[in-house]
Amino acid sequence: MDLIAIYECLCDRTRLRLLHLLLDGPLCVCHFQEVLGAEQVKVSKHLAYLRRHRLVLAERAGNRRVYRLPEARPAALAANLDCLRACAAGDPLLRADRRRLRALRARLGPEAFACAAPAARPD
Amino acid sequence: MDLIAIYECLCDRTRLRLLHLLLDGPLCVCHFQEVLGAEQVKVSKHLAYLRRHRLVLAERAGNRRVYRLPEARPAALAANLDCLRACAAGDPLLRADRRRLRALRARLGPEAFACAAPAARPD
DNA sequence: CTTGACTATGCCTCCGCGAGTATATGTTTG
DNA sequence: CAAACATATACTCGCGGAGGCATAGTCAAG
Repeated sequence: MDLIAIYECLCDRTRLRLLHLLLDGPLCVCHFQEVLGAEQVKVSKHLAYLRRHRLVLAERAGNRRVYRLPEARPAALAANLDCLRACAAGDPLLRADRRRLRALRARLGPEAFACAAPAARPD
Repeated sequence: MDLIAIYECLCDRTRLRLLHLLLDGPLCVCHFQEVLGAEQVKVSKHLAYLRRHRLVLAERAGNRRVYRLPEARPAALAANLDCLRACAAGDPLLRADRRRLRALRARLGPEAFACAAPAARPD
């Protein structure tokens, strides 16, 4: 994987936030919307950008589309995601995103995120 | 330091090559020109960009201007530079740059790069 | 001061991206 | 089928960056 493609994805704040949240596990668009406080179109377009650059994978789950980081990651991507995880600790916005995501998980319960597993989705 | 500023600097191939070479020590514009095989104006403008974003420092040394990475680096910058160093091993272009830099150092001798130290510069 | 070497900057054009609006596609439910 | 929901895409606008060319600043040597 080309390093430039990775950095192009990381150099926009919205995409940086999306990728950071994905470090915690797969998510669908509506979850991103709520955590970021952003419009649906903005989230969707940036996710499409990340998909074009092969930094995320998408998969349908009922009505929704679930985005995840690829399981098999090229070395450069793995290294930069690790680096991002470390840097996120010092970034107030990313920390706040993480807190909101945890709150969302707690509020919805773990089964709401079972979209990660293609099996059952009670919602 | 803002993560976005770092990634904005890294997401252009020329700047990535410049920063990668700087990991090996301070350099002046003419050295970058020779290693990259790029025009002076291109090198200078990208170095100015990096300077504006505080990723490099510049200092006059006689006729030349010597660029270097800051000694005191914010955590995010240090982490990403380490990550870049690791990723460079898997990037053919960056590896080639590094080879050319080593060849240049060998050809010019270590004193040609003493511009790093503000003391004497025989040239 | 003049010349020459090294470097920086201003102007121009082109292109890609980010944002916003509206609309389309796809899915579930009834 | 229709209706509601979730997501994606097309279109436009505006901005900033990248490259190229010409020029200007800066220093050392004579």
